[in-house]
Amino acid sequence: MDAAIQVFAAKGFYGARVSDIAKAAKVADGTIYLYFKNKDDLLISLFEDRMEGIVARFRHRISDEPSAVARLRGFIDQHLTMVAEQPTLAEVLTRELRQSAKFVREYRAPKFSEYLDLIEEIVEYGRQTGEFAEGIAPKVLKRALFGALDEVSLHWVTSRRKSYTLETAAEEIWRLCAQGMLRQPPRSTP
Amino acid sequence: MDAAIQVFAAKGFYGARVSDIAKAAKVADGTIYLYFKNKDDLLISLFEDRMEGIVARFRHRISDEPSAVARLRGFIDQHLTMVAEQPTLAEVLTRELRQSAKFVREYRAPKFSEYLDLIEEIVEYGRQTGEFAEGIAPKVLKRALFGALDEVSLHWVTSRRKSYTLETAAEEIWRLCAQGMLRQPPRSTP
DNA sequence: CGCTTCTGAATGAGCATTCATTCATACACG
DNA sequence: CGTGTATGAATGAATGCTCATTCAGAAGCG
Repeated sequence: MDAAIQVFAAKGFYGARVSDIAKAAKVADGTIYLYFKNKDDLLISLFEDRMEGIVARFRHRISDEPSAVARLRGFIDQHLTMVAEQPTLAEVLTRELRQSAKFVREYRAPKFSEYLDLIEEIVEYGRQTGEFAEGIAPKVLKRALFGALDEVSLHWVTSRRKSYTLETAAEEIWRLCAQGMLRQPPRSTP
Repeated sequence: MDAAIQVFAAKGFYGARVSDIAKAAKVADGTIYLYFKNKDDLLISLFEDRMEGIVARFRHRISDEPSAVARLRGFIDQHLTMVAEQPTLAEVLTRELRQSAKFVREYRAPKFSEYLDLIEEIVEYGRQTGEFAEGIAPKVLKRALFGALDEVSLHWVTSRRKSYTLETAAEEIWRLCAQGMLRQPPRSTP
């Protein structure tokens, strides 16, 4: 799987030869077929396996935080930390699975839904605690926030010359969630 | 190109056979090669051609608006309107080009950069007029906003049962930009 | 030995691309 | 006009290449 991540990231799923992956794993071509049904299955297994860890790690990180605000901030940080620590994995996860028509169509990606639902849960929780505005639509927001994180991450991972750090990105996205981008009008208390 | 959009949207670039596209266009396989160098070139030409129109339409729409706030709101609406009007095109544009490592790597997608830069321009403008907060980072924000719009759109286009309308999505993303998602503290004037 | 795991050359299906051929239309000429 | 000639767009069967996948045999191992 580690080898596959490297090769998929470098060449994309369709550009990657099974023999490339075998070579990267220092294994014969046929060996791969002892562990995975076929090339598709390799990608899907990979995805399920790694997302499982990510979701678990995330739940653990969040369980401590009492407020929805802290949870949301934690989510953003965690997402970008993961990207920083495993950029190659991040590239494969975001690019190959979310976007390919083929996989989106014939494979529901349950672990990905679970990941998205983490956001939805936080938003719902924030509405209950009164921290978040009442009118907000969690179904849209979870996509919007995920999309923002994902695009920012993908660009950061892909681009040669970084135009921002992931720390800046985290702050900026957090600010967006917290107060939007407008200049703040004066508050009641000085 | 219209035929290619349909087929690419339905099967994805790699799943689409050139003969499928030819059939959809009611043309012989070879005819395609009179107009496009190869299958890659077809996708890229398609992309450039359609993005050109989209960017132009945006510039036109936005040029009227005097305030950065109105421009940003216009951008969001315009993006989602385009998705509503040409969902199949939207699917191909977002999925195929941003996805494949191949195209991202060997083709710079100038029209896409131009599109992203529209956002950056609006943000810069808003900072100048004082409408937007000073500390914001346009390079991050343009990606974040695009990512949010893109993910929301892709899901809307792809999913069978819609969990939100594009109008709701526009409002929600706009609200996010304008004030974030926190409940607003009381303002100075009652 | 007997069982499991691995190997990598051989296979053949799938599909982008080519190109010899067709044919509708434009043009030339008496 | 009517006939002969040129043009080049369109065709689609044939080609050939690229891999995913298989499987007969080798290698480990207790």
